[in-house]
Amino acid sequence: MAEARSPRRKPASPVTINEVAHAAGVSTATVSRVLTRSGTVSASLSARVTAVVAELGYTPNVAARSLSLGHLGNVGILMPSMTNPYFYDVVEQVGIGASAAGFRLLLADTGGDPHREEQAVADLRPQVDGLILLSSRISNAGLRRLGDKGEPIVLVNRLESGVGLPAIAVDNFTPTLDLCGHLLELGHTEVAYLSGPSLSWQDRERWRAVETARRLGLAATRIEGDGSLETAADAVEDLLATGASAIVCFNDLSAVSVMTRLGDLGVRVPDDISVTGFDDIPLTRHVRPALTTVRSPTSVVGSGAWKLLQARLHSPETPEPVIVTADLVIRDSTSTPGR
Amino acid sequence: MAEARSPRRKPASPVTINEVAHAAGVSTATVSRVLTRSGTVSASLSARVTAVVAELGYTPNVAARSLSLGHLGNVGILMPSMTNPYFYDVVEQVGIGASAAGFRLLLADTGGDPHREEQAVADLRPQVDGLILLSSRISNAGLRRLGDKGEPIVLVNRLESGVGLPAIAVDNFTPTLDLCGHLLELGHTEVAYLSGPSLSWQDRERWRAVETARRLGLAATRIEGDGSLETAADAVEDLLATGASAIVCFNDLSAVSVMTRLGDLGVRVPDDISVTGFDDIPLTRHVRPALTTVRSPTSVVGSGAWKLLQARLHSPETPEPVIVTADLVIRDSTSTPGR
DNA sequence: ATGAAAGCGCTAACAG
DNA sequence: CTGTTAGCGCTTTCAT
Repeated sequence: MAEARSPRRKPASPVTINEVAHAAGVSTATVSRVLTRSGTVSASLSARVTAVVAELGYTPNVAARSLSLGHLGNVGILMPSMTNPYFYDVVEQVGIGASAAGFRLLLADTGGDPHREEQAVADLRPQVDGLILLSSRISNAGLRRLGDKGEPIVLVNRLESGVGLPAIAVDNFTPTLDLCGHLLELGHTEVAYLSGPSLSWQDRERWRAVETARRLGLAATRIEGDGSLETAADAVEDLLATGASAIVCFNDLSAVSVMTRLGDLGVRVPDDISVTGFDDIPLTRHVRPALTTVRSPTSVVGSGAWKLLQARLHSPETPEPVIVTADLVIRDSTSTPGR
Repeated sequence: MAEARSPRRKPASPVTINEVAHAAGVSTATVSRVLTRSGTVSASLSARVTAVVAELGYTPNVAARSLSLGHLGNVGILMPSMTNPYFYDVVEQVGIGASAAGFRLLLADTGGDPHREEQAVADLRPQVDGLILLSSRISNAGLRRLGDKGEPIVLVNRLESGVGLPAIAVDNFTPTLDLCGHLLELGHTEVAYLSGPSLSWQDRERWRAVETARRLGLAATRIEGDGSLETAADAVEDLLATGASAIVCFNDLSAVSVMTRLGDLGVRVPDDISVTGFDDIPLTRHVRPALTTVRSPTSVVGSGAWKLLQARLHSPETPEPVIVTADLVIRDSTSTPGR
């Protein structure tokens, strides 16, 4: 038996399980048992321990606990933008499920940049037991690599076959097609699509739907955007130049900005031109005209994502992707073409 | 020497420092040294270790590392609302400072509820080395309790003397007074103040400024709000009923909503009534009329908060509160009273 | 029902 | 410059 050396580090106040055990006159095993309510402890001892814990203000050291347990008890969520209310709604739902299961949430913002996102995955991976990627922009190959390594990662709003990662996504195609149908019924024959970020799967799906609507008689021109207020405002001239009688915007934020700029230019919505959004953020109801858009079921997506991750944490299986439906919300920014 | 028992847990793939050491034919100490670039290691060994690490895809176990180091390497940030762009800007700045110092960020949303916030502090405390509270709604007593325990917590946008916690805040009083001065110059003599959340220190400060402006000749009526789009819209009738010629809103979001509702009611801004906001979020430039508001120096606040926390992590001293100035931004939502 | 003690994986004295 | 080894604080087997 080696002699105990002098301590390496300064005492650093926090109470340890040892001190609790000592003060309560029991072993650390007993303390641990009452704290984790595992094993069996007599009522009397249990009470004594509980009292001492409270008195000393003992809090288990998470690092020690994690090391012993072999898992961290936290999950990470990566998203393109933290300020987007849309993402936040799903985060909130995931949080509810996670905390009920005793997990904490680590959030990170990738700015929608694939490189930063891959970096973030690498950085965060060691800190968490599992990861949820919202609207991931990572390349297909990168995703497959993650899937092959069997990483406990679930994809939200990104469907990619053969990637080996559990996924849940809202069907963007159908409601966008519905939106086009709505425009067609109104009498529109030409629309301009203001795109979202180029790497976004949702943008691809929405554009695919708009293009598909061609067969129904709706001609479409695509103008590049990125879903932000700024870019949307700057794109208005180009949008107008297409001669379209309706503008289908990637999301609500773009649509709001487009409407404002249109107003500056003296173009009336929906009399002169119709405008649509996507997401149904609260703001859509507080602008005039109120925005015709698509309501995404964020809470369903969030809780579904958590279920998938939880399942993944327990088994290496990759279930079939879950598809969630979204509905068209018709408000006042669309009407018959009046130009 | 006790005999090794059979392993308690299933192998759980991750590579350990032991395997790396073994594969590289060195001791774990050497591996640790090259990985943490501490101590000195010959170039040849260093290269070998680095190669093996890459080959095996070794990632240090954070729990073990934290346990040994005695700190977690992460800081938590609590805020009333995660979707508020204003908060996010400061979070981003803190993140920059933190990650440069090797710390990760844990974020949590308290919904602006003091109870939830205290709960979150307790929950998060064991997971982090330090905590930053944005616009904390915790009671004075609760704050003092935290300060007395010497918790490494810094307050942002909440000044409370004698609480024993480092703090940084933007001066809300002066720019709000400037705003009132601007309104006075324009010829207004009566304003209605649409308040923010009742527990908000910033709301208290802004209202205090508006009240102070009485001495300058500006009568003020306070209408309760909470800073949200919804509540703001609902408060418009009351706001109008005050007979004021200008509405000073707690924040930009409220102001935008107020303007929209005013429009619905046929009241023109700024011709019939002036409206002001606070924060200068991007949206203020994408509504019409563009909003007169106050620009808060979020990045200064964020980096300052990180500096304070870092200092606190190294010494128990509580420095003087840091006050940051914010500037008035005059745009198109204010003009001479025209009623 | 309870205690003793062996790790969990890593870092940093300490000895060479 | 490098290896040995003692913990960090907690959980859990194993023995009682």
